[in-house]
Amino acid sequence: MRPRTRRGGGRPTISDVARLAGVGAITVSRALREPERVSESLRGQIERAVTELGYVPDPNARALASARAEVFGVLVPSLTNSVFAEVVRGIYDSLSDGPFRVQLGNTHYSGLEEERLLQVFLSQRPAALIVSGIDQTKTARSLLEKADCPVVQIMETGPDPIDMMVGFSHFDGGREATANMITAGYRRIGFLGARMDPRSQRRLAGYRAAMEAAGLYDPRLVNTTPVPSSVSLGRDLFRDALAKVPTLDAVFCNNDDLALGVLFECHRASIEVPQQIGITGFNDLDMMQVAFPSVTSVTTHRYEIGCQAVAMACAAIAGERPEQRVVDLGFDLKLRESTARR
Amino acid sequence: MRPRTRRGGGRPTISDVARLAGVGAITVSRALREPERVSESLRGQIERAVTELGYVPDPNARALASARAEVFGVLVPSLTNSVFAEVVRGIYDSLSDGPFRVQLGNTHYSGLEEERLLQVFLSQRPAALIVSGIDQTKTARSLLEKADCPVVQIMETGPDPIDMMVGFSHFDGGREATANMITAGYRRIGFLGARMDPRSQRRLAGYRAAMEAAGLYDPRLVNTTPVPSSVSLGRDLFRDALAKVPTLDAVFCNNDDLALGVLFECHRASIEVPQQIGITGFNDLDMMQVAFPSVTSVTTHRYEIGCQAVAMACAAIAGERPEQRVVDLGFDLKLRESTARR
DNA sequence: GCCCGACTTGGTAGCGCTACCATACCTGCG
DNA sequence: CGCAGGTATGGTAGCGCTACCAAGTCGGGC
Repeated sequence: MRPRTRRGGGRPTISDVARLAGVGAITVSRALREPERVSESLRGQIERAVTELGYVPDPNARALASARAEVFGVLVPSLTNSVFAEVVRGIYDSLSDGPFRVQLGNTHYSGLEEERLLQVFLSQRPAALIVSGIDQTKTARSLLEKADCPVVQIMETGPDPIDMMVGFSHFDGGREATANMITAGYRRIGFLGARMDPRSQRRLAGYRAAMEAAGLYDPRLVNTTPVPSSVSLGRDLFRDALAKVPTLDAVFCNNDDLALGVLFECHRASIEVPQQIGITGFNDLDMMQVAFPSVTSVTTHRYEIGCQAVAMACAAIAGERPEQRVVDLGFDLKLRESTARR
Repeated sequence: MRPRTRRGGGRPTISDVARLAGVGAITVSRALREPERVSESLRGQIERAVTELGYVPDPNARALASARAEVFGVLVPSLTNSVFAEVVRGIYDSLSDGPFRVQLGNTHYSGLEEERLLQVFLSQRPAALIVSGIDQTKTARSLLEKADCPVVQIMETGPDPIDMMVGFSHFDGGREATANMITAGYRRIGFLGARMDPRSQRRLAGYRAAMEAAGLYDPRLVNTTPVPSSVSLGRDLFRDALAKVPTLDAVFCNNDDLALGVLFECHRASIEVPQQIGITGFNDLDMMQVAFPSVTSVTTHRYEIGCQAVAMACAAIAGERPEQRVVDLGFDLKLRESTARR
């Protein structure tokens, strides 16, 4: 109950450190933020005082005084989708060394929720913003354009970035995955898609482009649903597709969960993979190469996207805006047993 | 470039609102935080002024002045492990309505990292802290005990909570899962464990208790590794286990990823499940009931743990400390084809 | 010897908000 | 009618830090 200060829990403040080190408060502040601007001797004294008192700067006071919080705002559409979980992990890992904290928001694939969260995040004056996708609402886009901090759009590349971009082309991924199955000899290739967010739509467009180029496109081959993706949904979509088009000889799945559902259903119904049905997934989760038969999938560099986004934002904060504002990290089509028809 | 204020980007402040509404700044502050303490007429005027100016309170100034940030600090050992991803989702969903933000930290299963993050989080004076597990280091535990905010330990229950707890007994889960396989007629039941964090250790202890009770325990049946879990690791551990103990007739896997790896390896090696090998997993991911054969697993109420942790913390913040400080949400053993030997 | 610029250090004045206390007004009681 | 006790509102003084500016020190060029 020592009445050292009126409020605050009696934690040491910057002036406690300054007093102990025998310097001005502002010099302590500088020593912590720009050590090279303080002479070596003072720096030593200050460091000693900081250690002795166990001083930890108050980020709230810092943010208020400098009108800038050391926070990266990150908006993703889902926390449990392992694709975004890995992006987020890349962001956290890249940021764990520096002074920046992460403020994560879950938009639930909703543009309105994204706008709301953006408002909340912006009220903190973040150091940078990382948002998923390139299909922001008009309002969200305008908020981001007015934000006086670097903005990185991730997961996709496209024309007209708000500020910076890191991702890859979902269209190309869908097209290559489909083209590979056509080359492998499949003809009645179905598309299975869940959620159908903008990225899924572009994979579908890539699928369609490849099918049309080969003269194989048939709208009855396309099976989509707005329902969130899951393994069980993959099974269900596959059953529906097969009922609708019994001559189906392959499926390109929107993502690996669906592909896994298809694989299990094939086992259950004694459908031979890849002889009777070819399967291609998207994202290349660890399990796809372990599955039996192993499943062809499109590897996406999710962790790296997170890292690269942070790197670009940090460069921009440091005043070195990278000349390349749009970075395409590409993808790798991994050919495996599930499309190796002989 | 209007020099309205020296710093801040010209956003409206609480005194702008107060001036427009013709009241004192403190009344605006009250109207926003404790509306019932302000007369209805003033409240209306203030609300109108807030809307007109598009006023959004500055959380940093608020935190500084009240020595309390509207932030829940959440520490989990992994962001990509789908178990924790779901807990985190529960936390976010429960918190999205209220004024609280979430500050998420990834400890990478390291006690030291947990201590470091705790320091960082504590420097913000969070409204509550949610930490994973019950095996905090001495230092971390002491930090948490001194923290002047509610603390919830999640994922496990145990004696001697720091403050509050929500979880279930991993020991019981491991024991029941194992006992079920014994009942089903399996005798040489192996244990496959990755990572072997404290929760895995307790599942192993449960396995051992069940095996010993049946006079079946043999240390050669236990296969563990500190390596993080993955589907491919499940395959590898299973191969090792089978090489070491060719009479193996079942495996209890630490988690579903490993179980899936075992299942795939059985397919590949033409080992019949459940006749030749029984398989039980842990956590009951969606895919386990879709797999062929479907895989017996222990359902854990991960999303609910997140929700319950938030509910308890909020109650404590509101001054209504729940009389029940330790909540056991239990688990459900789901019996499926993979252990249905006939 | 003097002035100029570079470098180091410090003082002052807030950042936008709320805790604390004071004040004004009202109600009901003796 | 006066006064305790409650309710609604406001003023003052910070919370802990940093932007801004001022001042002091030093070396080098003329």
